[in-house]
Amino acid sequence: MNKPTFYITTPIYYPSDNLHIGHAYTTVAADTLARYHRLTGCDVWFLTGSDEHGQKIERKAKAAGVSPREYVDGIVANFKKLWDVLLISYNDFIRTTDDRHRLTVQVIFQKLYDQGDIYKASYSGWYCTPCETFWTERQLVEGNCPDCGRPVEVLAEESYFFRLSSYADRLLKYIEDNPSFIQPTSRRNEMISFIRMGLEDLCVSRTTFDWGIPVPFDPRHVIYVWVDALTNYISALGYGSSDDSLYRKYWPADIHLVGKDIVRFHTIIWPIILMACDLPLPRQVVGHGWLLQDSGKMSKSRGNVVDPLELVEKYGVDAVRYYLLRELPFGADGNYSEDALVTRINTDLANELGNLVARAVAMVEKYRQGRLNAPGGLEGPDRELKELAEAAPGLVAEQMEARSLNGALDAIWKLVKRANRYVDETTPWGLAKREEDAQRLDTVLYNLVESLRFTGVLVSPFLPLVPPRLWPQLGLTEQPGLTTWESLVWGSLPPGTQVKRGQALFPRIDTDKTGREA
RNA sequence: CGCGGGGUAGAGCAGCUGGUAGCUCGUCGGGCUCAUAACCCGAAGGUCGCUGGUUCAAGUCCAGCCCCCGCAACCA
Repeated sequence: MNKPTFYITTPIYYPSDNLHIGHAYTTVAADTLARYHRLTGCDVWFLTGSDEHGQKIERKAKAAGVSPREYVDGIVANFKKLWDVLLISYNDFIRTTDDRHRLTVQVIFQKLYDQGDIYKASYSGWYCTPCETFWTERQLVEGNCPDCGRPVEVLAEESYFFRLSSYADRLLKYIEDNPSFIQPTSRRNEMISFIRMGLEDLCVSRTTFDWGIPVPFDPRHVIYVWVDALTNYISALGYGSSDDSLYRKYWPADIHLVGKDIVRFHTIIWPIILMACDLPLPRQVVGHGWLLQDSGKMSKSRGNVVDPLELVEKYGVDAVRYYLLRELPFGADGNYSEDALVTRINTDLANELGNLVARAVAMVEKYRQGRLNAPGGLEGPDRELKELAEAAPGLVAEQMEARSLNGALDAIWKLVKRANRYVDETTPWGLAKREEDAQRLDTVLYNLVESLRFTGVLVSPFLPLVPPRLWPQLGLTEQPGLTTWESLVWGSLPPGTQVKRGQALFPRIDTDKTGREA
């Protein structure tokens, strides 16, 4: 039995500081896609990691009085802690300081050099001597160094260049021939226009600092961080090493999920590196939007950074995951506010889903001692509920295929809302009063719980803590066969199933108490 | 004239090929009582950025203008 493979990656994050809610979004989204594909039968490989080289790290470490390695070790530990807290189900964590990574990067750099795609030339740019940094013209602030404000001078140094220019036409054709390669379309258009303006060869080595991977044939130079970083997607699979079985199994990646700010690196530099190495290109690069606050990007300097760890502590993992996934529409920016988060949790999770479970289970206990009896014939509302439930997996699949996680949640919540309405339409409490309606009551309760079973399965990639808390209430803990994607066939729930009330799935957040103490 | 996206009820958003302007939250009113003061139903609330044009008919097409936001590489 060969399952189809599915390889998904997040960017490797830069450990100059701890992560914020935006990084959490990317990783939670990738995790949800990974979990969804596992659920639907794929052999998934999910990679995340850290991009640890570069001048900024070297400086931060110096300022902290520790070695770069010591500095990043501390922050990377925080990364992993955050991923644990958010229940990120990654298969591997690559660090660009890993030996396995350095090996692959050097193999590739050497190969590109040997075949003439990397050549030595002179790089000239605006250089700030005190800061030991080159700047582009755009980066300069009134002609001065953007860091220290002092004047810059034109300086030339010997560097290695990568022949991006000679692959521009091939890349453009590839992008044009493969409309789904870059998503969303707006990003794709940006990249097409960027390439059409002409690609210049890229300077891929640095001599102004040491914290990086040495150029194998000229160790005075370190390899440009983006060439270093992008290679993680295959170094983690063992490409170029003595054991490249993972590479052979999973490459090319199905999705590189990235923020919109780094789409360019992933859709121009990376594909060209791969083309030059004669390797297959990733199937898709998805550039998601940002969570904006006060219509601006979150950043340290604006003082509006939101710490995801604090949020999780305050509201719970599933609540934070839900909010992130629901609030960012595919391909566009979303707005972050803690008020909106609380509202979202209270209405969608507590009122609609959590309360639905509570009322359904409570009625089965109250009217049938917790036992579900076989349903009878279906009436109008029954059919509507059933049809909606049966359609839901397909709708979710469609949205996931389009990488629209919020769309998928929307589809699931249509079912949740329908089930709540179903209760009001069928009034089980009324049926319970009349002996002649006993069969009807059985039918209604059965359908209700069956719709919850569907909901629980569908929601599991998004909210990993729901299944372990929902299945015991629905009496499905010992029935793993009834909580799989394949089990989503209406009527699979066996009569005689015992439900049992448990704790509220999502307790309401008291807005008075939560208030504004922060 | 660099390329692209957007300006729609208090807030956040849908509105593809033109024909009574929708959704979520919030507000107001009603219903129900199984439930986490939850659920269900209904109502109020919009000159659809501005100005012209095409059309029997335009958020929806065309032109011009105003505002906001991305991209414009070698910091990551």
